[in-house]
Amino acid sequence: MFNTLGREIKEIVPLEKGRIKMYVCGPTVYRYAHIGNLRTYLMEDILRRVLEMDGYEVTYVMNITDVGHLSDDADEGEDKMLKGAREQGLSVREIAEFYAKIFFEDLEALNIIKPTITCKATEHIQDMIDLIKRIEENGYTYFSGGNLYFDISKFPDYGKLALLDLSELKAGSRIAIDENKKNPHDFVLWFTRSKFEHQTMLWDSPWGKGYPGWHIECSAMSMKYLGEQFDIHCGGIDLIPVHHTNEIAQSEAATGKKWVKYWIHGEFLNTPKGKMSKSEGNFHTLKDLMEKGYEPLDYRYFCLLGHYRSQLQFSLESLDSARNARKNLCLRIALLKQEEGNNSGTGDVEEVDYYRLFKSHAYDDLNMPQCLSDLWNLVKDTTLSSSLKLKVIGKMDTVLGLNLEKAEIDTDIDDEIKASIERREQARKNRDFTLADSIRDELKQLGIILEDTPDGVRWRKI
RNA sequence: GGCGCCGUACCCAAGUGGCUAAGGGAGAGGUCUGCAAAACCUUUAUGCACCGGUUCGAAUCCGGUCGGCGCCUCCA
Repeated sequence: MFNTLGREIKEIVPLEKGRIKMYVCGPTVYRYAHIGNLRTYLMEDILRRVLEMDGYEVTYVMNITDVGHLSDDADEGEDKMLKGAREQGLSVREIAEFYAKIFFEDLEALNIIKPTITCKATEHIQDMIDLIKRIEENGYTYFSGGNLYFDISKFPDYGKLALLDLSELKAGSRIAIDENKKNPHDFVLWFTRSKFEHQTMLWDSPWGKGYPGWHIECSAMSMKYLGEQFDIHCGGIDLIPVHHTNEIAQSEAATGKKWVKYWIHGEFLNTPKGKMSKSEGNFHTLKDLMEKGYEPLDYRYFCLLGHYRSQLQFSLESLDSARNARKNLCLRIALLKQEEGNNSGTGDVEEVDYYRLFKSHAYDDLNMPQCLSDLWNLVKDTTLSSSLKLKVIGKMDTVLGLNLEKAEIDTDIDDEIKASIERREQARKNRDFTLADSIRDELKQLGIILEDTPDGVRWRKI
């Protein structure tokens, strides 16, 4: 896997034999997640599935950020959660619950395996306070202007993950400088002085009534569930320079130990105009796509078409091509299932070359485009038996997560349509092809495709 | 201004020093069929933005040019 820390592809060697502990940065639940956000969760799901294919037991922790954070620049603007609540006439908690529910529905629809542990920020405030205390005891903090800051000058490796050259960065070039900070990159661990009114979520702490800084939740919760050192931490590529950089600083400041071994980041989903984002207003939600007639797994297939470290161009045209591809694939698999009985054969799944290639491609930094290619080559192969192919497909799908084994031809039709098919058969026997063809066209309008085979007529729904 | 990524067929997209440049979508021709559909076969990049260079050999390495994108700011 490609490790952002060090920027090179390295074999994953877990801290504990046979077990992988991974943490993924989850959503801030104040609005609908768009499909660009979901791309990252899909990548993380694939990673988990690949690790499991390789025999690891994976502990997978995802956080839910339900504490409000700032809506725009570092120290200005409204609290996101608060803003969402006000606009929709709901309480902050209601907003969080509402969007968290939708988020998990999206994940399920995309066939993303549930995290082993899901944790909410609001339920771990004490853990955060305890962690901040340790950072404070180790001398990495200072209190200024009502807030407790992390002092990056005390942490020599600051910015290592993001390859930040602090002297080159133009601090404050685009955002107002916080006069209370010693260094522009210092960040708040605990706020007591809210920058906006109506802050409703406040907790008592040794530094006064207030609320935690954004980054501390991931450090606190990941360590609580995975320990002070764990294997993998994932997220979107945008989290590298600030969020993950700060997480590393505060975590290692607290423990004095190296925190995370592998950092794995997913690239953006782009539109022809640039990255898909809320602020550009060029995003789709999964719901939008479903309303347009796509299935969630069409989007999953679409994401598998590109490598997770490359920007992927999204367009409805491309999504169409993914949908068609998935449809064709499922049709072929359904046909394999039908003929499985009279084309069975023995053979060891592990000996099938396509499967070997598939695994080597999956283990090579999650090369899903290659894996799909391997799958297609398997499906089209004419030398293997249907039953063996299906076995291999089943294995491959534990990684791809496309529900391929469930692929079926929908032949469920009502009596009226059955009668029409009979009439057409009769017409064909009478060589009245004009009538037969018109019935076929009618049925096509109704979404029933007829195919004449040597064994008789076969039908399926579109 | 600084940092980084990318430019492969009609579209999406792998491949990053050496066999015929994956795979999918779309299109075309053919076999089959009463006609279709499905399936199968063939087909669509002697070439990987452009120009130089290194090399026995480059899409792949180096330099330059042009073009696109991301980050440096909440963001997946």
